Amino acid sequence: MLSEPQSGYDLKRNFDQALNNFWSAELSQIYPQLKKMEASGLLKCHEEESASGPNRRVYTRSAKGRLELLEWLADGPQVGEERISYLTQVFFLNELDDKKDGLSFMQELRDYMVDRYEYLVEVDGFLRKDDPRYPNDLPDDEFFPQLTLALGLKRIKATIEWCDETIKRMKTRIGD
Amino acid sequence: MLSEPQSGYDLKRNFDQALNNFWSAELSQIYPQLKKMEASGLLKCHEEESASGPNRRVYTRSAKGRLELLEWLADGPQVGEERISYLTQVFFLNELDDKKDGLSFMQELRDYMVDRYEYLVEVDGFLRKDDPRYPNDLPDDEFFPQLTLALGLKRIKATIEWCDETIKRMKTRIGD
DNA sequence: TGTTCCATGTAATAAGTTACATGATTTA
DNA sequence: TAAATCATGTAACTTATTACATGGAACA
Repeated sequence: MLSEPQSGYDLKRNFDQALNNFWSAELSQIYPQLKKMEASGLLKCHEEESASGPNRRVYTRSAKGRLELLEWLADGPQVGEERISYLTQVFFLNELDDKKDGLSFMQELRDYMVDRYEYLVEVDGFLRKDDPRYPNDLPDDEFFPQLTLALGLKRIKATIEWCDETIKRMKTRIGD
Repeated sequence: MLSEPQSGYDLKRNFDQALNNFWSAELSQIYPQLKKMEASGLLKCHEEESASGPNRRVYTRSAKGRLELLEWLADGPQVGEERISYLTQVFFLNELDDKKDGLSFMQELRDYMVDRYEYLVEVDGFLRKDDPRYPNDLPDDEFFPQLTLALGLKRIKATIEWCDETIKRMKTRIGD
């Protein structure tokens, strides 16, 4: 994320926007981590004055930092490490005494997924009309992020379908 | 997971099998955590002789433990906390100098997903022919885990589609 | 004039990984 | 007889969260 210079605060926004679907980080993790990575020579840092607030500490990766990134990619896809909290919850939904609580849980999940889906469709539409090269002729540094958006859309769509089926199945069970 | 008595070793197997798609844990995390939870009254423990190896320390949740689980579920779905390592890798694939390396990465990912999909189809088929109640008339403690399997199948299918599309798109870009 | 945004952090704690250590039993 | 499985753990370290602390600028 630091191929271009950014502050810790900038990075946080990046996590919340572009990476939100598959990774997150708090400022209280980011700031110490940046210092650590600077100390070990993976990042370079310089200070800039800010229009509002304290000086910005702006970081960029070093050649060594880039090499480490490359090694990480060369190891191949890191699979089997997914963590999806809400699915662990679904797994244990049978513990609820009132079956209607399980149903509300699923409905809440569905509502969130629909919101998220609509948001991603909007982002996609915005990017599309903003750039005639979208999506296949984008420059590399936009093409690969676009791939993760494309998967996000597909997965959330599948998840909504599953929510709908699940809610139907649960209703039938309650109705028995 | 400890509504029925289990040892740390049993739990590990549980993580690797039933929860593998969305959570994991190492034995070196499980053992200390069990002791901690016993100390804080969430679990009860008794020892059993084992046919092979040292005594088994078998844990069961307490009433207090169950209540804590219930509170966790009552908070509603924990969304926005997904962690999917291989997607962060895709996001940065543009860093690779040789575009063919990006392509191999995606092909490796696809191969894994296809294997995983075939495995889940097999599990599903096995459960189906083993129990005439499968999937809609299963008892609660099997119904909800089955839901996570159903989503796993849908998601992986969507992911394989995406891999195929992505590989095609990448090939076109290289061919330019 | 109060809330949000910009911008930095620290401290305490919890969660998770990697490496190390032991030893019996079962399977190939 | 070597490797895998059963079964327990500890130590050192890294990663991540929650709570706390500060203060100016922009906005409503």
